[in-house]
Amino acid sequence: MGLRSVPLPPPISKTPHLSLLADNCNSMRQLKQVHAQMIVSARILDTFAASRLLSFCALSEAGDIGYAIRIFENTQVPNGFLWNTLIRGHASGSDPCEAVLLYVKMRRLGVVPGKHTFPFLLKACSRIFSLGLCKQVHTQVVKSGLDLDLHVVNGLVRAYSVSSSLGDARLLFAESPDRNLSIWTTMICGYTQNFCSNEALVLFDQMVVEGFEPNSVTLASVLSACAQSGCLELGERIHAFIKERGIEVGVILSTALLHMYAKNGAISAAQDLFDGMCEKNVATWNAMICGLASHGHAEEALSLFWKLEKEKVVPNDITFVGVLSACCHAGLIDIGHEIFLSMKKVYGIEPKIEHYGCMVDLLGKGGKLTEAEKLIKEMLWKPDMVILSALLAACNIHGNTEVAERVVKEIIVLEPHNQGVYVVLSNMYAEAGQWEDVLKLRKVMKEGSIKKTPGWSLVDGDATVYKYPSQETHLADGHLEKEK
DNA sequence: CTAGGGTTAG
Repeated sequence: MGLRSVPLPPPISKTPHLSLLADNCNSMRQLKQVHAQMIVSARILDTFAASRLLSFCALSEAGDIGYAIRIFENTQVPNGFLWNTLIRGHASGSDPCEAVLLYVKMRRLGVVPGKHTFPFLLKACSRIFSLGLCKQVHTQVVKSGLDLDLHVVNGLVRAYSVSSSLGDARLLFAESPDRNLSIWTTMICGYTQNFCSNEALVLFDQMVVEGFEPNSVTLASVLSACAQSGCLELGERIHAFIKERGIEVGVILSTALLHMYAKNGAISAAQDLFDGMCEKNVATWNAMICGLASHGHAEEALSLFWKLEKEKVVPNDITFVGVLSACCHAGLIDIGHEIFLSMKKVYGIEPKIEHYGCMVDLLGKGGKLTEAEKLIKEMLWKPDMVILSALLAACNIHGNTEVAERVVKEIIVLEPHNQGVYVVLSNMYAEAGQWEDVLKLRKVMKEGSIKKTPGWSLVDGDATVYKYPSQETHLADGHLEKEK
């Protein structure tokens, strides 16, 4: 016994696949050991060996992009593969702009981009949302003569789509000589994500006519379009198709199905799916909570939220849109307010304008109009029409003309031709018996840029006929006489 | 010698 029974590691020189050891690493700790051995054995000078190390650091979940950069910088003459891998790592990392900078650097050094370079670079573009950048990269693609490569075209279609340039995306799609399922899916998804669900569905129809069989990725996107445009029937047909073909339903596809049912008001179908799902993510919970909230099941939406907390699922900003709107529906002012405050305090989520919108609606409906106003002032953004309209509606319910005046002024700044709000205010004055204000407002309206717009009319000199949107105003003849 | 695409919640 003794030292002899301890298996010795093979001598480094006799390790034939040292470089491949990097591919089997599970942690940076292991990788650094392989790296050390490579340095000792001088294998690190071999670009292929270095590439295996770099791939792990730049691409793996357990990797470290900073370490990847250091390996890269220590490589004498990085080849195309190393450049591409580092660009790829940055493209899906926290700062996709770095991928673009790296590409620029690569070109300056005279390295020619290959067919693997652009898909990664375009992935970065699709996370940067700059149409200008897309166009520049597109130019580079054409110059490189890679504009027929399907991976590259797919990347371009995707990048243009997310840069809200569906026209450019569609053009490339149309010109693509032989389209594959991925490109069809990218284009359909582009329409869906830009809220053009009809175009998405028409395209899907064409795809099927041309003989392509959709897979789970395509179907998830199509179901999202069904949810947007209220196509319950098509959604159900797709569900049947999935069962018939035995397509595997992972968490994404089943969430898409659930969402389609929930959005279309088929709450029990959605609930059944939800209960039967073995794997759920935040999107799944969100789809269910928001579906319940928007179809009058506020209490159930809330109890689902408490359950989510218990299951240690981490809610995100979308979860809170659903929960807060549930509180709004149910008139749960205090609970809603508490949840709103917990967003930042407990979950570290900065409320967005939608959340403030829910809160203004909630406080307003509860008659806490000054608090609602105060909340708007605390926001980082200028209030939009959604928020101001909610507040004005709340003022109307509670007959608060003082706050309403301020709101109307803000709305007129945003929408100078929105005369309808004057009518609302005028009605409120009349309801409150503030006849002098009614007359003052009439003057403002006459002097202002009154345009006849559909839905309401003001006949000059005759203020008795206001209709907006369909309700007779409270301006009775009696008050008009005061003007004389 | 190595590698790549498209998907869910608002």
